[in-house]
Amino acid sequence: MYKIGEFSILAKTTIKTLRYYEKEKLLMPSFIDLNGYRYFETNKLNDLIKIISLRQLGFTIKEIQEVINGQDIEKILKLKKITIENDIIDAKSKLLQINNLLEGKNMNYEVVKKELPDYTVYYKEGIVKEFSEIINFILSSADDCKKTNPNIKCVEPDYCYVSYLDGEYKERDLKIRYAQAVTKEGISNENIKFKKLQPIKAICIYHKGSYVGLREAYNFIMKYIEDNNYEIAEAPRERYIDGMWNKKNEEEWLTEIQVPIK
Amino acid sequence: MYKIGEFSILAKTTIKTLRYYEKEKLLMPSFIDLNGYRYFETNKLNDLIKIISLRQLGFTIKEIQEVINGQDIEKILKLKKITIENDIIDAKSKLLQINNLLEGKNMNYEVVKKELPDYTVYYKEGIVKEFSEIINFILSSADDCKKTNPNIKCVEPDYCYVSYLDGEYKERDLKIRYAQAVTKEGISNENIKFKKLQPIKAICIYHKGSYVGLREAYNFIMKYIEDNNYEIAEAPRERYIDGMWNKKNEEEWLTEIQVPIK
DNA sequence: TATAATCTATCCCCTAAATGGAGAGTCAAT
DNA sequence: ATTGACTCTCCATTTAGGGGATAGATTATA
Repeated sequence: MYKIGEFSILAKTTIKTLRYYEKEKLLMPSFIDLNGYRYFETNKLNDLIKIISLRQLGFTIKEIQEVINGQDIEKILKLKKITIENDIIDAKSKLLQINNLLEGKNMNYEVVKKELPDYTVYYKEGIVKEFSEIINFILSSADDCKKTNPNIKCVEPDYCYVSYLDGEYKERDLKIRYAQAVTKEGISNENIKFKKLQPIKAICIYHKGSYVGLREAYNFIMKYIEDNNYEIAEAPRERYIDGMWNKKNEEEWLTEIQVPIK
Repeated sequence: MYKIGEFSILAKTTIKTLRYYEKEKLLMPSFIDLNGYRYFETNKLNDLIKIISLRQLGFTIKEIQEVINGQDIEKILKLKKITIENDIIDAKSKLLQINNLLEGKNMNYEVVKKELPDYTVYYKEGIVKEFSEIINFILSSADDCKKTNPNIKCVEPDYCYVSYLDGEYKERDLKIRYAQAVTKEGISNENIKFKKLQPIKAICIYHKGSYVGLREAYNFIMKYIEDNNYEIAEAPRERYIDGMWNKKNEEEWLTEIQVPIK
């Protein structure tokens, strides 16, 4: 039986940490005397090593509690393996980006002014939990449309976009509208509506690469709009042309931003 | 000039984050009106992109403040590159360790009981800021000893150790004692003292690998001592035989733990 | 013009995994 | 009995924001 200070030396773990692990029910002292002094037996050293190993592998306290409470450790280790592998991928892409910065490479955008025709579109509005759920939202819109319009046809070339309806940028519970241009008006239902868009001009750029780079694209286009004294007419439209659904490599993703102007 | 919500959409950054960056003096609004409403001009989008890029590379707010205050960005990027490279190395060693755990590999220690003779040692006590400073402490002890004992000779084979004098485990400001066995007693000075150690028995094991594994070694040796009903006589001695000073690869580091017993 | 809906503001609390310190009680040695 | 070392509990602090309450401002609609 060792007092906490002695045990702390053997365990190479601070007293503070030992008390914290007790509070979190990870490692209870073998015995606590009348004055509240903690005492540890050597077998606790063994338990502590497990905890520390797992912590060093990046497990959280909660995860370790689960391991202690008899969850399948092999499964948990394999999951952690995957997250670490992802961390490595992330780190490598960071290195790439630093090298780009060091070499002074910059995104280069080409701005085009387009006349958007008076498309007839069906559109659906709703809330998605995360950005990545937008794909499902789009697919569900198409299904919703088919319900009352089994023979609906999209225009050629295809035109569809997403716009964001919240009064601010959000990363969860996003209110969005998905609009898809079709050859002629159909029958609305509870989920989708039809409408004829006004013909309008828009300043457009294509952005190649992952979505975190979209900010730069917005920066570029907003500066362009300002420099040329255009006035924004409506919410920007984002067209996801290539994305995770057809290209594995983020660097090949292609998005168009269209900012309608007066 | 955009109100915060509009700007938040263009910047793909939440309002909370914008307000937080203002508080941290990373990105000030272009203008604040009488009612406290913030307004941003498009050029702020450009500043924000820089901040967000750096955040995504793992920079802290403070580091970004430094970049903004005109520190050499190239130098900072290169430093960050090194830390990311280290992160990758760490992650890889974690993967290795997970694989070891999955394959059920375990450390195997061989315990030896040694008779430690009545060495004559010089020793120095002091406080080091971090563990890694111990090497310097050892080198300085040797220098200190040479001051009053220019011709001092160490025993063959060499015997020296470090013991920890704090009443608990610490990771900073460690109070340590370094002792080096010599052929005969010399002249003490303000930094070093001489003394003759009592001959004593000790339970010893060698630990191969990085120092985080030392806990396991302690676990093993303490259990051994308990199982065999030995009684600890003094603070354990750590002998750093191979370490970062002569082996690059952590897995080749060699440390001996000696626990003196009655 | 009045009202309702949206937007914005500030303020306070919460996170994970400890760390640092204050103030008080306990233990061992002199 | 006193001193110094050790331990206790309780509270604050750290990062980079997120959640929510409440109040005031702005905008759209009736």
